[in-house]
Amino acid sequence: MRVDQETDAIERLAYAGGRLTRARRLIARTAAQLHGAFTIDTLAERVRVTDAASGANATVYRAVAAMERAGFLTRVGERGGHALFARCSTRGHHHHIVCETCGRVAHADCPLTQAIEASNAQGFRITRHEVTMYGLCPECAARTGS
Amino acid sequence: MRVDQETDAIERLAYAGGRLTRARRLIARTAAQLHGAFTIDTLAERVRVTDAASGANATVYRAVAAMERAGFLTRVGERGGHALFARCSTRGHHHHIVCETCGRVAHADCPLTQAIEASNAQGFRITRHEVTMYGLCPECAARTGS
DNA sequence: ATCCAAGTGAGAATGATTCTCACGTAAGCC
DNA sequence: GGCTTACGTGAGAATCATTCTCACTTGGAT
Repeated sequence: MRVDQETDAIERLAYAGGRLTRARRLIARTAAQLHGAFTIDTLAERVRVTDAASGANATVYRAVAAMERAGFLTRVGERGGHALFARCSTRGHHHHIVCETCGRVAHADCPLTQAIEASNAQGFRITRHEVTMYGLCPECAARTGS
Repeated sequence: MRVDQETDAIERLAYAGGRLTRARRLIARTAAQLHGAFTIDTLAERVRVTDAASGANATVYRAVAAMERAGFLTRVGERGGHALFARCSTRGHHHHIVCETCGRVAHADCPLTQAIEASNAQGFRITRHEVTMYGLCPECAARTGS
């Protein structure tokens, strides 16, 4: 089977040196097609539509973990108890805005520089922080009415 | 059994009109004694130390949910897959800084006003956000060395 | 072409949280 | 002080996302 060069590049990128198996190729391709944030079970369902044999939950979970390690996917929040992932290879520290309706994802600069300084002033040493904003993307906001 | 007035007031406050049962009294009293953030199973263990019959997990989960509804406790983050709660009746929108070592909790003003405005400028309508900072409180930072 | 470590898949296990259901008991009412 | 009943309790089962196990398969280096 000949593989389209761009697709092949995406698949290789997704696993950063890991093995490219039939399942992993399909999972990466499917993840790249999904626009915005998705849950792992949504991804697994889509994979199974194309190839029922390659969508075992455990395999998709492992592939997503590998793609996260490779910096191809990022955990961008959660919805209804399911972790949300999105393709994000943007470098540098930043945060995500997730549309609650359609899952579209936008980037936001880190607003905490000052907050961390203020905390340091209180004697705290901040080592880690989490910021996620949820809302409506421009399209969904327009659809919902002003 | 006579009940200390302040303790009684705390217990009543914790459930905001809900029933005051033996188990609920003990759970509220125990939660009030824990300094900083705690997980529900830690709270349940402490409760069982005082009264083995009043510390059923389900009961503690329900009591915590009730105290959260009443605004007596707040979910302030998570640690190792367990939700972290802390006593917090501070009014007004704010966020929490949780010491990763001892669980001490401090408050932080919301640093997102500007970020939300920036997002609105992108056309997003932010409806909800989560901010948690983790780190070391002054004491734990000192103990760990500079 | 061969080899073997990495990957796969089916299903079991894990583990926090929630639910069920029979029983107990606060608290309003007399 | 008793009566009533809706709310709370407790033991254990259920739920459900995620991870693990283990025998089998396969990519890809040599």
